[in-house]
Amino acid sequence: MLITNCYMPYNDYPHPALTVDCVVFGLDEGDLKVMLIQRKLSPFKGEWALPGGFVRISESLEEAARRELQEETGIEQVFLEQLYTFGAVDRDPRYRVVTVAYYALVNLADHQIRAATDASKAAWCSVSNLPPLAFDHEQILAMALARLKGKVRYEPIGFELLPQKFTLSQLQKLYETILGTVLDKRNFRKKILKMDLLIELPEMQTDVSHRAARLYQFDAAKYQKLKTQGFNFEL
Amino acid sequence: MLITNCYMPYNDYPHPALTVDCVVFGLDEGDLKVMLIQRKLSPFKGEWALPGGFVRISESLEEAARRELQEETGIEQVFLEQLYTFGAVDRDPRYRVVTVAYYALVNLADHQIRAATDASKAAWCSVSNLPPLAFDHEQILAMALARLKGKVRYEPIGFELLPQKFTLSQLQKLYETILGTVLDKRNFRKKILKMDLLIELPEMQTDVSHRAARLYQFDAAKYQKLKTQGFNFEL
DNA sequence: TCAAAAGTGTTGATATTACACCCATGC
DNA sequence: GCATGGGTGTAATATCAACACTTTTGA
Repeated sequence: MLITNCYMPYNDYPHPALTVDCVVFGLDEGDLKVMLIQRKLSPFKGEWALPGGFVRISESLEEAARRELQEETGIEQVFLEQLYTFGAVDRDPRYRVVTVAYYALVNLADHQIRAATDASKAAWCSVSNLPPLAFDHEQILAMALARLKGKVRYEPIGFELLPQKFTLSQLQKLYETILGTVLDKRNFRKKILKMDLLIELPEMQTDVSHRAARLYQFDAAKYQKLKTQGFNFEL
Repeated sequence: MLITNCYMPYNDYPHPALTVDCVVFGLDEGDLKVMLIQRKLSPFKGEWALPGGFVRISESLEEAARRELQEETGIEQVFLEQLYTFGAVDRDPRYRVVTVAYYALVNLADHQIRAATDASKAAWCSVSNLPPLAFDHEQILAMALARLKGKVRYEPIGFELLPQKFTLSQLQKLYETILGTVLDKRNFRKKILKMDLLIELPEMQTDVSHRAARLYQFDAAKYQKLKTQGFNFEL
């Protein structure tokens, strides 16, 4: 491994480069997808990787993550949370690079992605059928999946993957997809409605070839208020 | 803020320096403590801070955290887990520094700390009575506390804070201290013993001026095995 | 009229809470 | 003998899991 020397006046040691990488999840019916880009540059040229890039000197880590996401995939204004920082010495074959990984949840319907300027191609890819990924991105993705599975049960983040108005069946399917289980319809509805965090809309599904379902929307304001009073979301 | 320029051959932008910081928790009877060092150098010279320092080019992040902990406080071989990476642009008054924070759990009885070579002073400090801290270390500590509170309930990490052999009352007090609640003795014992993760030792407490309590020890191997079968620790 | 998904309650099993007294030991 | 913490069970309540049929709609 090549060690690139970079001495800073305040530190006698050369120090690592710093990047951010994003694991962007989207839900397409019963299929959990992740956004990948095909690398235009060496190393791993032509291979699939997570969107990401170098952290600039005067932007925060989250700003860097949002900027890269915007530049490489056109995605903006999404739920974004820090996942973990990966710092194995040889994770980049060129030189020492530490990466701060984020994960994002987007509503697929609202986010048509574009193959953006400086990445050759961006695409949604089913997590159950992934190509080999560059660097340690498979490890990052695995951790993001584990985090999503764990967190979706005790924080109402799943709603970020749905359109603003959704049916209870869509919500149930979301949990079934992410958790990899089958849930009982009656018990699921009882539990989720008892929390009293869903606003029942005076609207029904349209354009379906069967009985139209009631639409609901998540009451984020109410959740914030209840949380301060010690309430815990739990599926 | 001074922006220190450091151009690397592979990146047109100057990039941040990288440090690690450690929040080390210890339990002293009913008092949760954290390890602080008094800074020998500017900035914040003389003020209290978390142990930490620069990441070297050929050590991983966790290696850096363990090395700094050893150098500054003499602590070795402890439970250590990554907490969060803090990257606000102005978190260091000198120049851009991103820090990867870790938290550690140690058994106070076994870890007599020393004021080590390159930090002027190291001390255990009660989390309920903290001095002002350097940099954004109060924020880091607050997040570590929140993580500890959250995690102790669904992972058996609390045992890291106790000696290998402990009484059920010690364990109960640990949870009461960390969670800030009072627990019912009979219900607590029922629940923890039902998990069948404690080995009842043929030994009792000694040197107490009342009835001696049974000693137990956590069965880590059994926990690992059960975990693979889908078991979840939950207090 | 058929297919497809929406919507709806009850019951038995399990888990959780609340609660008080006797026991062993050292001083 | 008294102060200190160790150790134990039961009953009421709340939560969870299992389970099947009727309704609505469009094709």
